[in-house]
Amino acid sequence: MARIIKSPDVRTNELIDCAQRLFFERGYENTTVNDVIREAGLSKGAFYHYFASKEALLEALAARMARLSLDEMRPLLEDPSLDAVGRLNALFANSRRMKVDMAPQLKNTFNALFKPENIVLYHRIDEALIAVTLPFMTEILRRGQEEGSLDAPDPEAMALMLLNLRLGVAKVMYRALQQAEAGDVESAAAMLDGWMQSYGLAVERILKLPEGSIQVTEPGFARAFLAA
Amino acid sequence: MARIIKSPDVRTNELIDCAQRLFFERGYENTTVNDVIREAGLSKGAFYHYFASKEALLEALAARMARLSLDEMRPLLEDPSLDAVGRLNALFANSRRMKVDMAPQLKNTFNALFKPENIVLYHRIDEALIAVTLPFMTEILRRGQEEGSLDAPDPEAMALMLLNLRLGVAKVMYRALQQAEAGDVESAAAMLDGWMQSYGLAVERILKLPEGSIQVTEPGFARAFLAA
DNA sequence: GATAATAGACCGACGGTCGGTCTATTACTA
DNA sequence: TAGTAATAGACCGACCGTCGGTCTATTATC
Repeated sequence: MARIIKSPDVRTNELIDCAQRLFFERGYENTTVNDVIREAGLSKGAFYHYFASKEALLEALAARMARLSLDEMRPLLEDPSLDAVGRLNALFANSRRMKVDMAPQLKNTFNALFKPENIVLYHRIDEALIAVTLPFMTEILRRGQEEGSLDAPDPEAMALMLLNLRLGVAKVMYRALQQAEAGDVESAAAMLDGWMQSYGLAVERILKLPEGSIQVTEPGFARAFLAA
Repeated sequence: MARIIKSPDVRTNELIDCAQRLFFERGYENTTVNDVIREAGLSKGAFYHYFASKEALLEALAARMARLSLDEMRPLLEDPSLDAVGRLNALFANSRRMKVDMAPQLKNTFNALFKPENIVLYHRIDEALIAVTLPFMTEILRRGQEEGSLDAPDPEAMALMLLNLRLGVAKVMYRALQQAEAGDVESAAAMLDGWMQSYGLAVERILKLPEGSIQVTEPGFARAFLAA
């Protein structure tokens, strides 16, 4: 094969790009290192020059996704005009906006991430995401507790619990997607809406907020997402 | 090798036994089919006569664990003298009792289950456990809602959220175990106790129960578990 | 005699290794 | 300063060991 030399930075990112596409398309287990290097156009040796193992590539992908997601939400968290509840709502609104804007890719992602054979992929990404998100969520709750706008005696524990709940939402979203793909968009949307309302309710209750102060969903969101 | 014949039932269970021991000791990925059959004393052909794949063996292990756990809690759920909150507390008490009684094995299990390389093992078992537990939990909440002893507008959603929270407890329990193993039993116990109290608080709040009505932990439990 | 159970040689795919090549940059020399 | 030697490290691809899984032959059971 022709010898092509690129800067390590470019190569690394190209490899992660390929990994992202292939892992999400076929699943982590069903993607071989040979697939990746064929796609990225470099040799086995070169690949192992950059990554110690196939797992290390996955790790790097998870880390990059976590970093991007952090960049996405950092502004919200630094905005001084918001109180804790406002920040939480901003987070939800942001994730909602992203879900509708990027529905096609995101649907793809969810579909890939929750395939039974893709647990490893999912778990690594989730882990990285939680590691990056937890400190921020904790800080929000801590300040909220300080302000008195919510009640979280142990902010870190509560934050981790909120993040663990999010997993449930993702699972249900996947189920709704499957159902919608099977043609039953309306009832899938109804289920998803109902579930997200319950999620919002749970968040409010955990933080002892008045009902209605947290907006995880908005009218028509589920349908818009599923129909996109 | 000598030809040994056993009833399919015995063989199947022996294989699952071996799988359980080996998967938990070395992890799922690090256990080969050859390891299992060497340990169980049969041939490759015999193994694949009983299980279609290595994954199928894992599935069977998860199913067996779920079945056992179900048997464990069924009596509680059929006891007519308990109301919904009583049932929840009985569940917690039961899991607490089991944790202390079987601390050595359970510690082993947790340690194995949460090793990073064991995600697949963990996930399969968790999935099977949730599948088996969710209907029961849902039924408890539904009845509680009916009795008016708790507030769960969408019992299934709430039940799933409670089960997802449990995951967080397991993770923290693992962290505490690691810390305790490193010698720092006291502070590990303190952390675990604090966390379980937060967990109980979250459960109470989600179900709109008065504070103190849910007992997930009891004084000295964390230390007893970690020191056992 | 048919079927279920067992043995174990064998296969192909896969992750990973290894010896070595090629090139761009740096250090040295005249 | 031009020319050259030395070094680093990006890159190649044949090769290896392992592992999940298959296949055929053989043995027990009904």
